[in-house]
Amino acid sequence: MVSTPRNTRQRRAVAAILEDLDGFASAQEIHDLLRHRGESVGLSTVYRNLQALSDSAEIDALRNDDGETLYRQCSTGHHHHLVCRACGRTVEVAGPTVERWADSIAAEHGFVDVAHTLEIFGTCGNCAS
Amino acid sequence: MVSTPRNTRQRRAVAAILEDLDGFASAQEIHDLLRHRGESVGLSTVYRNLQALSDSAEIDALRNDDGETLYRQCSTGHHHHLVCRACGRTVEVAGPTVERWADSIAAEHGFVDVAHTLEIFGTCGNCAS
DNA sequence: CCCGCGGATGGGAACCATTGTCAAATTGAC
DNA sequence: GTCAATTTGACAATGGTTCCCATCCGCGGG
Repeated sequence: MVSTPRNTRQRRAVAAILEDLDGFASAQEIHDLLRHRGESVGLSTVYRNLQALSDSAEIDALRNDDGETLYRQCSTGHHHHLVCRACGRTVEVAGPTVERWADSIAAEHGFVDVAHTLEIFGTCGNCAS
Repeated sequence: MVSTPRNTRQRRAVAAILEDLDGFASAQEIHDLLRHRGESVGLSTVYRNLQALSDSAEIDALRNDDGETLYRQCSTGHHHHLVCRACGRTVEVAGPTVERWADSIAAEHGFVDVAHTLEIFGTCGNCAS
């Protein structure tokens, strides 16, 4: 039924970029990086592959204040992010207490199918100076 | 320097709608509601007034999964939201523990000028049935 | 090694929420 | 009432993202 994705040059290139990056980056930034690397990939394809990876939970996605979607290859398991607004540098943080708190609040008010978003934004030490 | 905003019909109409709504609504929804109420206001003006109110912290704004900005008149003071995906119904929740946790995590990693976003999404009891 | 099917690609058009533009209307101070 | 300054609104423009579709190519079968 559900066919396995094909192993194309473009898919490999996008995955390789994500391996090398350590912070969040937008689809367009990734598209530019690929071009500068000589591994040119169509913008549509970059979007498609990022979305596919995000759907299969292989990478994390979040939206910044400007409404752009940023992507990053993260460790597996549920976690949140402390992200530098300026350079994208990211620290993964776990907050087990928060998870439980959110779920209990939601249950308390009769909400089902609950999800939550939690991101911390700031300026990292390097970028502040 | 900073002049007081004028008391225009349009500004009053937007404020009145926000008084009557109890959940989050998008700029376009508010624009439609105004039209149906007979208090027609230009779309640009709706956007401008909502942004102004949001900037002066008189209303809260958040982005949903589709990237739309939603607005709501909330109680003053820092709080978070439990929002129904289907109908927009909203419960304001306070999480003092979370605030402190986020700030300390950020400080621990040398981040400054820290802010955080935390929203809980779910389907409310009414919409689930 | 060659074929052929169907998923993948890419370039440009289409989308859509939001913001910019600017002439005309309105507000509020005097 | 007058007048300057702010606000409005119709429309154009922006920008990130998705859609479209002819072409390409990975890959299993022969």
